[in-house]
Amino acid sequence: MNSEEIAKLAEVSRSTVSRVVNDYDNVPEKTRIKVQRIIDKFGYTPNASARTLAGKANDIIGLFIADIDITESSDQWLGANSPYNAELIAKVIRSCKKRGYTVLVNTISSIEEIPKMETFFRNRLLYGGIFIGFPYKMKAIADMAEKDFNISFVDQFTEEDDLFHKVKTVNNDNITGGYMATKHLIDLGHEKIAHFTGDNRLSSIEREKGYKKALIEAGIDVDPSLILKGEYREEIAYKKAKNLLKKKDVTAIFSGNDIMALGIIKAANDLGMSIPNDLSIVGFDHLKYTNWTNLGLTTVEIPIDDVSEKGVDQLFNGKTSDHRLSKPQLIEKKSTIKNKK
Amino acid sequence: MNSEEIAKLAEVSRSTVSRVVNDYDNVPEKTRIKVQRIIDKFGYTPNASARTLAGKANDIIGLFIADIDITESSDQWLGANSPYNAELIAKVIRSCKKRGYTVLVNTISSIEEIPKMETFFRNRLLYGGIFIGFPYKMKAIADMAEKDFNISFVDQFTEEDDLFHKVKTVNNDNITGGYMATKHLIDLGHEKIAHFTGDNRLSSIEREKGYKKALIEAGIDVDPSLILKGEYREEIAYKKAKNLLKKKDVTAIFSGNDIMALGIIKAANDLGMSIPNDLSIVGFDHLKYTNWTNLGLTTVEIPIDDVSEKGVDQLFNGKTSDHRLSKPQLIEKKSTIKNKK
DNA sequence: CTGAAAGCGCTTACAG
DNA sequence: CTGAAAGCGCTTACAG
Repeated sequence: MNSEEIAKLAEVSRSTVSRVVNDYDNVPEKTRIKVQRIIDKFGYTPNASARTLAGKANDIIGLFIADIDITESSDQWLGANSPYNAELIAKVIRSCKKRGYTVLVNTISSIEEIPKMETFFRNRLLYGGIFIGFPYKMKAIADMAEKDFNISFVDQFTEEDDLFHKVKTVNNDNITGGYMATKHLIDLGHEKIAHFTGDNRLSSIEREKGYKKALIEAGIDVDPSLILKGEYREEIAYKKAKNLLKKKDVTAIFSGNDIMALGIIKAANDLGMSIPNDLSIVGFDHLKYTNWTNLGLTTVEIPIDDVSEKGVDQLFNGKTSDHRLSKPQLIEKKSTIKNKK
Repeated sequence: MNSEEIAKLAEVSRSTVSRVVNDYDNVPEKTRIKVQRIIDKFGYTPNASARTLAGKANDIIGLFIADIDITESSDQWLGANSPYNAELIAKVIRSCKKRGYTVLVNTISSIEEIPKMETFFRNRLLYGGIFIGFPYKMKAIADMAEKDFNISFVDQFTEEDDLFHKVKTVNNDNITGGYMATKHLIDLGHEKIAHFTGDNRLSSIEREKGYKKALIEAGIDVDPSLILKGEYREEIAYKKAKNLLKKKDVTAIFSGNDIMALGIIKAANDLGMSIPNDLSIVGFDHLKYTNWTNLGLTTVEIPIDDVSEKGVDQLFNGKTSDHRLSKPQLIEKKSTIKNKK
């Protein structure tokens, strides 16, 4: 069943069928109804490839997720396989589905793959795309951003970047998030607060900024030896935490994400320390799966639904530059306690 | 850059360019190299929509995942959001990527959506599709299966079904899985073994069959009051387990999936029982995320990588009927113990 | 308001 | 082995 057959049955031209399908307004109500009735009766759906070739975009949103080789994240939690990304994919799918769109998921595992993604946009295979998880200030991403494709960049550009005002962005307020986590510990009387950073992504850089901001505001000196690169990975955090806890007298740790927090907790337990009595710890992300641990990790929540919804939503916004901010929230559970020392 | 420009530069016709792109063998080596060189030089990629319209399929695999309204699964763990499906999506993406294909993820939340998926195949938007998580013997799925599309059905058809020999299937050996879980408990001396079933999916039906088989083989009567519908959901299992453990004197439980096992454990803990001393429990799935609980749940592993790889792989197999079986494996941890009663 | 026709960029019989 | 041409099924100026 194609537009020609519909046209014949409705006794109009294919042009008119096309106008009805695309909801153009230069079709009188009477004609529209007549044609629509035939379309419904035969369950006609226009051929997507033909539409695309003729100039329309598909009802498909591309989701582009950075994978291991780029971010140096853990082998275990890479790409679509990380719990954060798994939740994100699900949410993006839901947001798209609401609008009648489906999601094409692409994991990017080497820098060379990025420019290849251009054809998706150039050939209108995608209505738009969402990029997430790429290192900050990466050239290949900047090149992409300059191309005027319909793309939403998540946690990729800040106001300080030249390209910011040329692109669509969704940012978590990670500075505030890092600040909240650290402030919470300071309020509990902690002063020797270590911080495990993530990798080369903006989120990591900003969480660290928030950490420093809170310390400085409270008049506590920032001690570089208490800032450790955890790469957002559980095992790395585990090893470094073990080392740290043996040597330094920290009473609290702000971990850049929940996964590292699990590693840190394991290290503390191995050293005979109990959480929160011997060590207070705050995570970041509020992964749903951490609820399964019975420890009750205090953490800063990132509203993944909100990020996804904003990212999808802004693709439907006509403006070439559009900026949205998601607000983090401190989720107090049981892994932090008043400093007793 | 389109095929015409490439043709001009290579001093051949568009036909020849097309033949080179599609790797046809009626092109002399010399011509092939000449054309390929131009293609590489300008990074030419054929327009996907044009190819599709002209008769080729896209390099896209569709993943069709049953969502809540159909399976009556939990609101919390629905569709792409369930940990099992999240892992699956990631694995399918990886298997496809290896072959140069990307994945279009579709969550199906009502039966009416299923026949609509036909256009994806009819218009060759997809090279093939994988269906997973749908209820057993569902009419809409059977209709789909009869259409000769390139589809892999996971845990959807058994040899007893008429359509089995017309379709491509990947099945977990869930009967054996259920048998292994139950046999393990029997070997530990348990006799009063309850079973929490899933929902209306084949996996649930088969795991229950395996449970019964092990009991019968050991000469233990199957007690219907010890078989409870948990719907694969944590909360339902939690409630029913609480009820069950108050009334019945069971010493062990085989839970149809890991998520229900978490609910059952919570119920047992609420009643002051400790695992495994007061109650042995075996789950099913071996979800990676359950490693985060410190309880060490003994479970039956489903090799999600293997299922995904087989499903993707069989789409590239020319035969219209192709069948693969994935083998489950008992993962012994710390949630089971010898029966002391 | 509406239709005939060109065009999107490929693939593939067909003819040579 | 190779090219000219038809055709895939739409959309969209264009003309009326």
